[in-house]
Amino acid sequence: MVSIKKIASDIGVSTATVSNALTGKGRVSEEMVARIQARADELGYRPSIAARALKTGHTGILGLVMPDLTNPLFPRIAQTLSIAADRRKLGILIADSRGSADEQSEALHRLVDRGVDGLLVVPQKGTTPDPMPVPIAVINTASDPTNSVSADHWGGGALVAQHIADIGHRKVIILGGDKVSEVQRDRIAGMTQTLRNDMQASVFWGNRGVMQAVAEVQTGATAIMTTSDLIALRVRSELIRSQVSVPDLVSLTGFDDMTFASIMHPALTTVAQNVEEIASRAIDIISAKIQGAAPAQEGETVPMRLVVRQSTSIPTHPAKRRPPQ
Amino acid sequence: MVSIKKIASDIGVSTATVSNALTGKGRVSEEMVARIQARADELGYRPSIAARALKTGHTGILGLVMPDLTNPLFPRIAQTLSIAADRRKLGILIADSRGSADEQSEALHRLVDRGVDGLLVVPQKGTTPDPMPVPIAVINTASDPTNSVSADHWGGGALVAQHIADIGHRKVIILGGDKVSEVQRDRIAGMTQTLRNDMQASVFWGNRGVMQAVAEVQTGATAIMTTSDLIALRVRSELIRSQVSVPDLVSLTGFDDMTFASIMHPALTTVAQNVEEIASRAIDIISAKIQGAAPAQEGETVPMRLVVRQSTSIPTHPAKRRPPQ
DNA sequence: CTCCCTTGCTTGAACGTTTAACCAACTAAA
DNA sequence: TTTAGTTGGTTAAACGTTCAAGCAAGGGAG
Repeated sequence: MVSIKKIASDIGVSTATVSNALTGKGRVSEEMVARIQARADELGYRPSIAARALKTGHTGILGLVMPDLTNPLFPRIAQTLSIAADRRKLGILIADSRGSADEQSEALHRLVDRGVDGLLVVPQKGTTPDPMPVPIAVINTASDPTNSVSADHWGGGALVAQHIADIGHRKVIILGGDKVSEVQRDRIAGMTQTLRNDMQASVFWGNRGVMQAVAEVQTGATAIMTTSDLIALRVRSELIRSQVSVPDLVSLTGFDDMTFASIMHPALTTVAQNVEEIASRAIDIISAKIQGAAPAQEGETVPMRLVVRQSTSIPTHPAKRRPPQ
Repeated sequence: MVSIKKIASDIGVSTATVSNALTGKGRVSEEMVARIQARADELGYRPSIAARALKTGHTGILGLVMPDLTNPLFPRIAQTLSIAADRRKLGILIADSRGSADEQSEALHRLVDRGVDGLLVVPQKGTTPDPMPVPIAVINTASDPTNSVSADHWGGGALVAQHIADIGHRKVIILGGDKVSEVQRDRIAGMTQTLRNDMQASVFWGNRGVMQAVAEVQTGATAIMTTSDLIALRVRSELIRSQVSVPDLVSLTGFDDMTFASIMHPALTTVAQNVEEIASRAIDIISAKIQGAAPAQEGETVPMRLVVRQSTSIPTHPAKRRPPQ
């Protein structure tokens, strides 16, 4: 292992000078910097992170805790986060909260023990991570007061609802997965508050809700808006089973634009998160906090984007059609 | 920050004794160990990973590199790996190789620079990670000579093929995603080598292959075996478009048992990896290598499991049925 | 009583950085 | 010519551990 000492003795200067030259901190002549750089490159010098961490107290590592790593959105978040972190020369240590609030808290502490400089957390539904000895950035949803950055889930809900209203649906069904999730509640709030006054909406939840929604189609509902592509796919399967065609008889929407959304048939109209932007802001925020600065735009939200595909259309089927009032 | 020094001076012993007591290494009396432990707990002492790393040269951190973090399998691997690592008091630092072999190599080096003790890598299709200064465990497939542990992809292919043969199909289509992938080649090899002599099989690849496969159904093929659930879903969509019903007219199989496989309609017959077992073995292997031991069962493979659902059935449709010869 | 072994602890150096404090030499201003 | 400021370095301590080596005290064997 080649250390700063080796370079120093090679060139005949002190280790302090080498350190200064390499980090660009103290006062070192241009020429000396060049010589030191050259020798460092030659020797393939890599600074010891451990030594630096010991001295400075910073490891350059961020901890990432997600509610459940099997969440289909996780890969994209992890990837973009990892790329964004990389640009800032930060590493990402992962931990899984295994679905429980207790485990979430333990995971956070494990990361802190490992010396992370800051924490990124997508909280377990319905929980708020307890205070930590290092800065923390929360990725959740606007209605969470601890939220640092997130997609505008409310706005996303509004987008689909507007789309559904615009193309002429008047009786709709809204289908959520879990009432405990603030994200899903916000999405649904966005939907309901955007529907026109002359529209009629029923909200259902969970697995039972899927059945209720499909049944409701018989009573004249022409659109089903769900809070997740996964739920939409489940509904789609039920509809096939009941011989209800999409979008002819009923329009269907999802949320999050997962991989299969564009592949399934009909391709699913959904709402996409700008994951890159969220990740990049999360990193900005946590970096600022680590440096003791007040993070710009903390708590702000990133717009979602409506992706219209084939699963939604004008309600045309004669039997089901309800003339605009 | 409470250090070993604080405990030492509190109790009135040397730091060495505290260190020995806490790590259980040197010679310390039972009683003293107890007193030190007690005081440490009281103060909420956490050893400085950085200091330890600096001194010992080990960080207790593993690097994980995946070809593309958006790979739908990633979450499960990451999760189980993270849990398994945790049990061994190891951390996991992630890096994304962004789809290219160069980036993969860079990612590996970044991790090494961060001082990881070992590397876990799921290699980019068709690449072999170049030699690294730390131990490395490769998760790929049996036919890769550098493979440390993986699912038995060949066996998985054999399982589906056997299933398809058993229920009476005689003319089948095999559909792969990318010829470059050893994993997919092994899966397909498992399929083709397991088919009976009196069976007829055509192999197609990629997006074009999907169309070819669907067209081939017209010529009498009664089953389509794919190397991925994602491909299967794509095929399913094409089949709906062509009004070919599954499984009545044609049986369909996937690979990997992704989330949507059980949700889509009809629920997909597929082959599942024992991700937990693979992760746990990977950690065993890399730990052994780090400790300089010869890892037991390196290179061995973990059996896959056939999950039969509704997308496969006896070839019954009159028009398409071909009597067993 | 001496010799040696074991037990239980201490000493001190080392890991590779960073950083505050210091200093010599030179330059520019007064 | 003194004084003050700047430039380009050096010295030495410190971060929190670990670990080899050392040492005092006690015990058992001879």
